Amino acid sequence: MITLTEENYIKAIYHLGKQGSNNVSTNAIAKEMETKASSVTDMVKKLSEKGYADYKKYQGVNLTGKGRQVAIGIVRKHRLWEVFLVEKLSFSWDEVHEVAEQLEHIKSEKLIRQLDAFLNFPTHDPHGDPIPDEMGEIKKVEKILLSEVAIGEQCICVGVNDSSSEFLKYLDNNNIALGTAFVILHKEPFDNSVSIKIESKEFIISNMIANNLFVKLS
Amino acid sequence: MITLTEENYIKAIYHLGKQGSNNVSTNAIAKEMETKASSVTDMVKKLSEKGYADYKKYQGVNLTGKGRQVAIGIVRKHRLWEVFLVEKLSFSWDEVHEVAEQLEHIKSEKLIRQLDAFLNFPTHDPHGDPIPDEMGEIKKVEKILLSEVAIGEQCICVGVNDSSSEFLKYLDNNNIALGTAFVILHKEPFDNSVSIKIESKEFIISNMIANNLFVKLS
DNA sequence: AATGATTTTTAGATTAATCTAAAAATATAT
DNA sequence: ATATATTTTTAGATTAATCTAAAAATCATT
Repeated sequence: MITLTEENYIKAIYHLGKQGSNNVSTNAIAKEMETKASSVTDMVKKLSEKGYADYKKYQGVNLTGKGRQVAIGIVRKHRLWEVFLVEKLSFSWDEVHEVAEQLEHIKSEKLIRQLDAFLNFPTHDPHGDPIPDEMGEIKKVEKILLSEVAIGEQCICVGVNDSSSEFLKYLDNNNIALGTAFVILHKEPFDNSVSIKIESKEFIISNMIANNLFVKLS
Repeated sequence: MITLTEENYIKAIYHLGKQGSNNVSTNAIAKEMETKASSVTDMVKKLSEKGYADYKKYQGVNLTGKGRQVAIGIVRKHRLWEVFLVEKLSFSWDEVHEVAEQLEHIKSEKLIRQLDAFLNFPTHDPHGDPIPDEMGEIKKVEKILLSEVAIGEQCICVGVNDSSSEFLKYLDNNNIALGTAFVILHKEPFDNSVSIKIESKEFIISNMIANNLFVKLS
């Protein structure tokens, strides 16, 4: 049996492991999990004993195949529930995370299979992140940061790098959503802000925002 | 904060308290929770300290108003999720309990409010049990056991006393569901079995079954 | 390569929920 | 009503997950 806490550590290691491709450090996990490093050491030892992670003292951890499978299962559930909350229960994209964090731990294969079908096999969650399929396959979304798009290019918003409620609400207030089309007019070297056009209206977007919006060229 | 375990004990006390109207005994809770009596003693002390239950040594427990409110909240969530599973995800009535036992602990007022609306404010779960409303009000279902109906009476199945998967599957196999209409033809004193007619076909129903089927006269 | 800073681990405690075994209280039955 | 049986509680341990404080290992810098 896998405990809820173990699942959360595995998920944290998975997400941290995607960023840098190195081993995940004890401190990084502690920060993500809001626990102390000593608690992390204990837990990664346990995950290692149970076959979910590879761990050598002072060297950080990595998920094993078995661990990655668990992680992807949780991510799949999380993102399917997010779709459910937005599409069926009228949640906004900044409200879903907290509830999905709970729902992702519900254990029932049939539940997820049926939910997936009920939602018509969605491929992306409300923030544009891909939903792993039943086999754990994840379609990579081709996306670049808005801050990296060249002047004159046209692009469409396909995801967010920061899914905090604050950032998402900011986007709502500025009428930016998944699918919104931009043209890049100008990039200000001084503060790295970006001038864009949305439906013939011009906006200036700070570097901080541009660094957290994923787009694809169109 | 209320823990998951506390919620489960509160729910157990609530359900046991509805049957006999006396205090709920330590052993009864232990049986329901599949724990030992000593664990129950510890927990009811804690529930009492936290204001969820009234407890005096050797005298059993009762929920306080606060405890009953928690219990009814859990029951509401459990039954709404059961409706969701059956109506939206094609679960059968014998499959829902296990999953609803997990879903009932998800904490989000908005989730339940929206789920309720999405399901069109159902009043009964798939087993015929009433769903408490947002204020905790429970419409009492008027129902009697099939074994108590007089010969010659006509009645309609409105609930089950035993919602074990085995019993529900038995009913499925015998084409008995909520809404099924019966006429009582004969009651056999020897084994307390009941002869009934469903849509002009006659059946003999054992006492054990008749004692677990709720009907209303029609 | 030595020293200082940082990270990680270990050692020992704590809390929640459970258990077993023994003691205490209550219930039952002759 | 007294002895026996049952129920309940207490006492003391155990496991999972956490913590603090100290020790050990690794990293970084000159």
